[in-house]
Amino acid sequence: MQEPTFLILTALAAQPLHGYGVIQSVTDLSAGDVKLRPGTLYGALDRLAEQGMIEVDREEAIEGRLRRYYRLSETGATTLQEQATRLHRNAAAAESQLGKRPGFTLGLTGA
Amino acid sequence: MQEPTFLILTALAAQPLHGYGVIQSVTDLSAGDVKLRPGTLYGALDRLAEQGMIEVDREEAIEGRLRRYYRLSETGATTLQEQATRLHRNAAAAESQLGKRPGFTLGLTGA
DNA sequence: CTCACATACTACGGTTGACGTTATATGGTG
DNA sequence: CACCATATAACGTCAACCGTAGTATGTGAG
Repeated sequence: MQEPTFLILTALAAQPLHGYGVIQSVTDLSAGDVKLRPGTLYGALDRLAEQGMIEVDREEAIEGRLRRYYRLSETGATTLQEQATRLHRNAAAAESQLGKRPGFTLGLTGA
Repeated sequence: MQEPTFLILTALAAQPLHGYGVIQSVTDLSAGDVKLRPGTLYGALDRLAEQGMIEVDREEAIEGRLRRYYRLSETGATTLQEQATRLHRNAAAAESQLGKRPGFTLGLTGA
């Protein structure tokens, strides 16, 4: 699972959101590092719904514009938790390996 | 950056390795979850070398077989550390959001 | 001797997922 | 009227990963 997909699931974990709300939430959660484009978002939403990770919560018509709210399914929540654990493990492995790096001086010159 | 690429950089962080050694190291580091195929590995190695993340350390001819050792560059080490931090942040965000999940009963039935 | 297996790299084709852009539709602002 | 923010849909493109097969050598089993 890639970062945009992971963050979309993360955004939907706390409460149902419509597409545009997901874009804003993901920007927040990633401290501005990830800004979803429509092509990425709606493609991912369709895919995740097909996979049963998310479900349509409800649809609202606000001033002629359709708002489709999605919510995280139980399957999606379980998968997200697993992925989060995996991310933690990978990050820890990288930091551990970097610590073994020869010449890893942390800015010191060998003093 | 995707998981296989991240783990290849992680494998090379502690010491130079040749391709096959990377496959074994990644299997170890990921507790068997990620088994790199040649197509994934050598494609990634070429790409990472082009990007300056890794460098050819040395080449050895062992019993007619070529062994090409790669090492992580300074750029690669910095990038890997950044990615590790990002992974930790994303994992923490997901877990935090999951904690806010309505009906997040942790197996309880509401008693 | 032959076959299978581990080591080690190369080459090719296919699929997925993210990306960028454009189009549609409406209300508010200048 | 033009422009911007909201909100979704529908393209085409590209990067990255995946699987398989091929080349080559040494070792151990049958």
